[in-house]
Amino acid sequence: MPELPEVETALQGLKPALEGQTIKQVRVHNFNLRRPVNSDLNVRLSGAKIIGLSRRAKYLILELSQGYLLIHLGMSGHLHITTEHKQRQKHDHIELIFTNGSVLRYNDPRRFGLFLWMHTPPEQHRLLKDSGPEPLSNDFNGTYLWSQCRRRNAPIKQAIMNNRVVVGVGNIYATESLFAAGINPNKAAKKLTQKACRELVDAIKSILTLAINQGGTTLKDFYSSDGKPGYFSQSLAVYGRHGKACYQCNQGLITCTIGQRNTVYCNHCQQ
DNA sequence: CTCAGATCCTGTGCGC
DNA sequence: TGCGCACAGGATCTGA
Repeated sequence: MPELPEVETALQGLKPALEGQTIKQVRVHNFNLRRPVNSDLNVRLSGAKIIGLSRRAKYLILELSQGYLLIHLGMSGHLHITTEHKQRQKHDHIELIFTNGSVLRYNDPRRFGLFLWMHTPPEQHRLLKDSGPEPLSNDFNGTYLWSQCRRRNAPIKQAIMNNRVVVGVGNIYATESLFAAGINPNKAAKKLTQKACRELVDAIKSILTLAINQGGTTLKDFYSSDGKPGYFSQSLAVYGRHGKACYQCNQGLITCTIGQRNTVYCNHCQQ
């Protein structure tokens, strides 16, 4: 379940392997992702050169000599560099075959991901144009979050998981950040003080940064081998620990559902 | 504009 | 041991 740190790690790992490559052929084995893969992907991409890789929210953007590829890993997506003679695995839905014999394979068991070709920059695409600021940018700060929270009656957890407010904060990191900031995830967003917003922003930034750094070490070789992502699980204070003792006060951690997502928190430490 | 709820999909892990 | 089922999750879409 790639969260932003995993996507960032994927980006760093893939960049040197992909930039400058020329696509010889594209094979699509299953077009049914979150949205249908372009039916003419092979025609569009054959002969195209990969100019650059970047990330916006949890999307990877490949700038090509002919248009752009917008890739989202959804819940269960992986990008994997291998060679042509290596046998295709179950759920390897898309293969980009390069002129030097290497292959990029997109594997996604649950097919919540996205693999879209477009001829204009994806940042302007409707999937991205209304996205909020990057969580690690200066645009995401306490003043901004407070302004976004003021009119919202929904729980604060839903606000920070809303991609129009801020991108890249998924369930795990929202849960962890709220614990770190000592804020009850059920609290109405509009009830947060400016100070609380500032502390929440700080918590989100430091937890994401830590996870990216750890991901960088744990996942270093992942995209060129068969390792398993071990995102940061040793560092989780509340996520997946419901019923267990809070590390701060020893009380049992509570679980509830917010916005159809499982949430864990400490009723004593998070007000 | 805000927000609740449905939806897509398959691997995992539980109870029986 | 095996079957059935609930669950997990990101993001979009619909309808109120």
